[in-house]
Amino acid sequence: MDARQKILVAAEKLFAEHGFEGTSTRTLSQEAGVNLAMISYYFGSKEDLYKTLVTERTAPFRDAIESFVSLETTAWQKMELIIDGYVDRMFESSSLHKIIYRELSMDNSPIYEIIVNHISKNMQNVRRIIEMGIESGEFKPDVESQLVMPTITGTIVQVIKSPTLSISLLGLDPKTNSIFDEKHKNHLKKYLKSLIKSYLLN
Amino acid sequence: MDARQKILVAAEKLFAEHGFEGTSTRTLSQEAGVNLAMISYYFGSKEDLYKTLVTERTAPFRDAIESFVSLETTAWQKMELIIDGYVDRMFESSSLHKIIYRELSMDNSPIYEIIVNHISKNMQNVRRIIEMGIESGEFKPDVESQLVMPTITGTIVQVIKSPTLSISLLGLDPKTNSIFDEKHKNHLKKYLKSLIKSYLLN
DNA sequence: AGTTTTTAATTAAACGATTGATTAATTTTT
DNA sequence: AAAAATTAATCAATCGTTTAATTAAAAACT
Repeated sequence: MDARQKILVAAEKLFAEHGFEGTSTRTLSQEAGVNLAMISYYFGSKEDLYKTLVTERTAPFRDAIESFVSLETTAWQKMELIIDGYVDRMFESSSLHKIIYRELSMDNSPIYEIIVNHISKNMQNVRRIIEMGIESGEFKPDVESQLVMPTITGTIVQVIKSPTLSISLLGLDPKTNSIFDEKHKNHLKKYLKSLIKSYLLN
Repeated sequence: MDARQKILVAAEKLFAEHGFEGTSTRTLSQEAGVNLAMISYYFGSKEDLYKTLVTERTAPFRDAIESFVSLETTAWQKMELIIDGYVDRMFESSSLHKIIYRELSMDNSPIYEIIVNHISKNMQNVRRIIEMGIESGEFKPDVESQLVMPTITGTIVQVIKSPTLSISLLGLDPKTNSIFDEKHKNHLKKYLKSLIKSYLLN
């Protein structure tokens, strides 16, 4: 792994754990195992590193839902794909999503615009899928298409943002259990599908 | 309003907007309209101010749910009280709750323990209420009592953390609308009750 | 009631430490 | 030989905190 990549990996970890302002360039370069000056050399500044990190790492996730819209399936099957997809990728890259959903509450964050663009696109696609389900009579006519997505992402965020709290909430031993176990991931998927299904379906 | 109070008010606002590390003591004292040294004078340090702020401001909310448990109502009526209560107080003090649910993702935050204690108590009470509903046959036998609370708070957090995004998501004009309008608050309450009701009730 | 004394509140200035960033020299790679 | 990557040292700026001096308020005393 080259220095540039090492910095990005360390940045994702530390920004997730201590926030952007809470991570110094010195701590960051030490964690990455590179010289302090490499941050400026590769990214220009700490802020530009932040922007690059979020832009690069969110890119693979974008438009993932876009492809669902035109699938030849029922609206509910699309919703299942969305829930599975969101749980999978938010569990997989929990550090990145900690960052994203934390910075979302700070209007003047350097990455605020990047995040809002990233999220609102997916939000609108989900909304469209739900409205298609309403029109076809598959979903109840009076469901709130705009609020379903915040419920899905909000629930997942609550679980991944504090693994310690989540595990203790589930009544499990923090030493032998991790919220990132396949078991608990499927548990959450099942719950979300059941929750949203009972709300949407007739 | 005395200097101590002015500092707490300014701290709540700025910590919510820019985070703890993102707020300097100088910016803070300026916003509060007091001398820089007053922070140390009244609170000892910036970190102690943070702890005091969160401890003092979360105190009124604590044990609010505790009283619901023993009410002589149906389990669902208790859930309605919980949803209404949570939406009301999180809308009322959105700055504080921005802070709380942001810091929850940072294990080594100075206020992490305070927050976890604050949250987990309420979580357990909600879980107990749901389990009472299951036992009495009012709720479905296979509902996930532990995950309902993360869904409720998670959804509310998603809405209040970024008013701009929420408003645009609802297809409204950011200039004439605020997510904190009574109208949208009731909208969210209605949605959450409908969502949780269809999931819990037989 | 008026004066003095004591305590509390507030101020400007300064402290050392750490911050993000840059420099110029050196090593490595091409 | 040229370009790219890496290094240690240094920059000014900002950080949280403390100091010592000053003002305001409260308490004590005659």
